[in-house]
Amino acid sequence: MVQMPNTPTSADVARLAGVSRATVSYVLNNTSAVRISEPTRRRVHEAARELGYVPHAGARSLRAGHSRLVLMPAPAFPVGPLYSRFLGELQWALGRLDYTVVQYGTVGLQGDDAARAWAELRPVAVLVPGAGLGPRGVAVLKRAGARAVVTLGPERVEGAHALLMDHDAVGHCAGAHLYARGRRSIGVLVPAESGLESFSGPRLAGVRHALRGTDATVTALPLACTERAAAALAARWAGSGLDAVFAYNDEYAMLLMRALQDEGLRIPDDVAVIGADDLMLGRLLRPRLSTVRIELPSGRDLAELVDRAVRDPGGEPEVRKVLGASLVQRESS
Amino acid sequence: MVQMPNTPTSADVARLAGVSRATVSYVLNNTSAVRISEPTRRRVHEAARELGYVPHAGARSLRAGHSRLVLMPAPAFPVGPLYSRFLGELQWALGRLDYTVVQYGTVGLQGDDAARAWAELRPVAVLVPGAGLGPRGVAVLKRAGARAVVTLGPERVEGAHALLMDHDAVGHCAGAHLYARGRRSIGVLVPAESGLESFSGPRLAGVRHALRGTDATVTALPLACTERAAAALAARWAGSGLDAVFAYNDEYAMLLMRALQDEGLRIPDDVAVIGADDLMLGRLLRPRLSTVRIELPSGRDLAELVDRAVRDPGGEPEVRKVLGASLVQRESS
DNA sequence: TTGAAAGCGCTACCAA
DNA sequence: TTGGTAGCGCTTTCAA
Repeated sequence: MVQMPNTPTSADVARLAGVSRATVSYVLNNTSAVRISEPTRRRVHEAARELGYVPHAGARSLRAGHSRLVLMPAPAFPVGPLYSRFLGELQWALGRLDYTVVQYGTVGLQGDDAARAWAELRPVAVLVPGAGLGPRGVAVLKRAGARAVVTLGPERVEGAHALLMDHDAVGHCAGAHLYARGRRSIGVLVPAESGLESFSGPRLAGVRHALRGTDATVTALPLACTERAAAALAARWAGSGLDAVFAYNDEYAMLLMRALQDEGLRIPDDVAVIGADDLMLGRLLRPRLSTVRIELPSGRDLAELVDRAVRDPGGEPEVRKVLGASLVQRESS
Repeated sequence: MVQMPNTPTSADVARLAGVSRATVSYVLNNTSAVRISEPTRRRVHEAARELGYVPHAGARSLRAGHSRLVLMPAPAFPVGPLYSRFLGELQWALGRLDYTVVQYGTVGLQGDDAARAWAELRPVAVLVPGAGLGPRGVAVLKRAGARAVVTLGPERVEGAHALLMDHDAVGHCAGAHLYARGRRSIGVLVPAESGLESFSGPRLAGVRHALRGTDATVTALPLACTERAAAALAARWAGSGLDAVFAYNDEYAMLLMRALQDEGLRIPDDVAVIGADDLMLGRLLRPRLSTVRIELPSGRDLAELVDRAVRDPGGEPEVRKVLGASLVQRESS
């Protein structure tokens, strides 16, 4: 293939259409303040199409002093169907509001370094799931022109809007349920894999919280996501005296449940098991897996929050609790 | 919080450090062509830090005529651990080569429109998984300065490098296996959900391909990812005469296997079941699920391909088959 | 060793 | 209704 000539600019379009660059800009942006005659509009569109002209987002945002870019760090771990749906909805809703959503491939970047890297793109808004962004990071982003910084995480950050995802509530829900079912010696599965601490920690704390002041005990059980690790944990189970377990999520629950069954333990008679996230697979297990269903905010709501914040950058940061947790009891507890 | 003053520019840094903008640029970019005295360097760094200066990526790429941005469309569906790991590896490897990886939130954009939207960001390289990018889209991107366009999909696209992911091979592997196990009436589960056609189609075709010229029959079985749909399919099973099924992946396999078992069918005696993707859950089922393991290319290799292509934009497009499929036989087939 | 200045592509103000 | 043009932040060539 022949190497293409230079990238066409609006000047090229203007030349081909026989008009000025200003006119091209007016036409292509549908500027309402100026009225361009229909024939001229046609000529400009024609020329743009013929040249395959695509505007340069960087140049535009340089001139305008701001962009329509909404930046999110890309999650570093495999993300479940729940969060995936939320993300899709959010992107769709922001797209409708004429924002461009981009997930930044955060590789080894941490804290303020990450914030600086994001700031180079001069996003108009930044959405940060999880912990990891501090007040200084927020300040960096704001100074770089971000008109809205929103965290989706366990706690609010100075200067940023916050959608509080209180995973504590998930653990609390599970703990209270197991207690109500008469269990008193409760294990909590905590993934040994790193990257999930900001979810697993609060979930564990939630169980502790639910059982504080009762006669029940809570034991943290680190577990790697492998059969071997699960089998080893199950082999130690008899001596542990635990009569119930809250797994980090349904997948870990399935892993452990299988290992316990292979060890000859009956569920729920010997051990009650409950997961979280209400994945399809829980309904396919036997016994059917009890779980904590989690409700994320609607992507549309979050998109509107972002838009509002962008339009009114001076406003007070909104802080909202958005994570619902409800029990789905099936057969395993 | 007080509204921050304007975003600091390199001119602000220069002013504070008492030097020219040129010097600031030299220092902050470690330009080797010019030597700046140590005290000056220190003053510049100091000033930049004090102001919280972050360079403007758009302005830089405008001036330079190119960026270090690698763009990928964000997948629209929940992505498995396999692909997720691949993605992480790729981002890490590209990061090491000093590229910035960004996933573009493709919402409702299709084909050439999507390509144009991506082109606005003037990425130096574009990686497109799946089908959906045509030769015209490739041309748009190249004219907008993309020095490498790489597709990861079923077939090559004119003008772009191609990593051929031949999902045909997955189906072929499963079909051949089931035939070898003596099965002659083979169903193939095809997700009813849209967005997966570019994977499910070739997988089905692969089974057909493996059994062409034999006495075996192949039947496509559309299935929505719900218990009800699976139960309905299982209820019809006895009359169908099918003695084996290749599910789209392990999750669909689990869904159907459970429904078949609930219907009283024995696995593998009455029906052999095989999945794909070798997910953890397959090993936890009883009987243990046979599966087709898929090997994706290493992220590092792909990163190197991208880097090579960027450095030598004139080179012939590379076309490489990268999808390995191998059988993992367990108990369900 | 440092500074002055041009110019990347684009939009918006002002003039015609 | 259209055109001329300044200037957004940055790098790099040329001069000092």
